[in-house]
Amino acid sequence: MAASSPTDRPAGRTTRRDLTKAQNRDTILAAARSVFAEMGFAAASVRDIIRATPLASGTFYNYFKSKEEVYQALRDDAALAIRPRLREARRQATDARTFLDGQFRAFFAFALANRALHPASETSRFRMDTPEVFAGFAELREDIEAAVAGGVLPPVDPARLTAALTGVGFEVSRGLESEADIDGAAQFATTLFLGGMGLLAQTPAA
Amino acid sequence: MAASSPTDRPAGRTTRRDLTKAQNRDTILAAARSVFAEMGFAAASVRDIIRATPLASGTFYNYFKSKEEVYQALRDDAALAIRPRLREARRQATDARTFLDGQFRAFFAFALANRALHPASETSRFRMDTPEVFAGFAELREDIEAAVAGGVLPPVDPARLTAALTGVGFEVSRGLESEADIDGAAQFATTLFLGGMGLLAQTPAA
DNA sequence: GGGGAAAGTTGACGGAGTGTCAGCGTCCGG
DNA sequence: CCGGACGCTGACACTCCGTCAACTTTCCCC
Repeated sequence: MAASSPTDRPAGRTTRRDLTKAQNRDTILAAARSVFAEMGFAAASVRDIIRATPLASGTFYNYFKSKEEVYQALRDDAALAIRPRLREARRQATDARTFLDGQFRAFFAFALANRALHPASETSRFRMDTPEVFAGFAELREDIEAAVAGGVLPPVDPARLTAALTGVGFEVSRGLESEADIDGAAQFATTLFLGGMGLLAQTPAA
Repeated sequence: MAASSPTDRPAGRTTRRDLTKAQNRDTILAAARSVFAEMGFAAASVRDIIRATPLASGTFYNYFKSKEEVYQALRDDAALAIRPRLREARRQATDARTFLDGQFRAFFAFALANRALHPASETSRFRMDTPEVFAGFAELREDIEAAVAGGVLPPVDPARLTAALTGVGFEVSRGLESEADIDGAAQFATTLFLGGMGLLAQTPAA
């Protein structure tokens, strides 16, 4: 499971095979990224991907079961890249405003940079069904619970707050056009939740 | 373009052909609905749909270009059903609380009833790329602008508010399990936005 | 080094889905 | 009642899928 040295060979040697294996995988991923960007995920076929590669069709299946799996791998890379950044921002927050602002700012910057993965409004919205992405949500929720316990955030239902935060995050991020928009968007979202959580805290669930 | 009486016959007569045409279309839509629910949208093929039908494969293409188009038709029906309800709720609102509560309540009830269209977290999130759905968003935004102008809602960027509302709506609706959850969810979302908009109104964009 | 075994790659193959279209039966309208 | 239009049918040519036997490369131990 852990990405330890390839093949966990007793003597830990990195053989030539391990090397080409990693190379092939990267080759396929790179080809898939550009093919998806070029013609969209739905229209792309496994054949299109390997055709953009010196490899044979059979080889593809040594690395991935389907184009869906390639897409997941690509996006898990993305999730893996953003998660530590988000988590770090949460760790550093000492009050609700910095907590929210840090989250939205980091997420919006990331979403803007990774627009390429979502060609032409293809599936339109970020799909959220891979373990890596789920884990990110679970992490967020844990940190929210901790923040509520520590007084950083007012007492609010963590499950619903997680849902609301991700909903606003994804949806508002779709309107981003350039770096210049991040500030306003983050401010908007942060203020929305600051005020909203304030009122929620005052309003015991009827 | 307008869905006028079928075939726009001069004398407007409804012929037997018009009848079977409508019947066939409905047959296909019904079959598609159950096939999608059964095996998921991604796994379903056009052949699976017509096999669940007494029709021949070629006939399918007289009515739809692809399974995507069938899906869109199914969902546009849904959007068409919910839009008037949402709009009516907005029309009747005289203050921010009733505006928000009406929207969320109607949407959550609808989402719960239509879970069937979204089998097993398939595409996971509602896709929002059909004209019918877009029109619903545009409508919401217009009504928000009107509500702000009329003092029903405090002055808030309508584009971002629309995005935030839909984001929270969709995302929170995913956690709904039964009718009993609607109340709490609507209350949560309403309070969140009431407080959030209040603070946004006090905080001029820096 | 040399040689046998294991790993990995290749491309052709059977199976399935796709969209099309010539042929045919049915229905419309005069 | 008849001619023509309409639309249904299912076979066809094509593409893609995932597999697998044969082959090539690499490994590792003697």
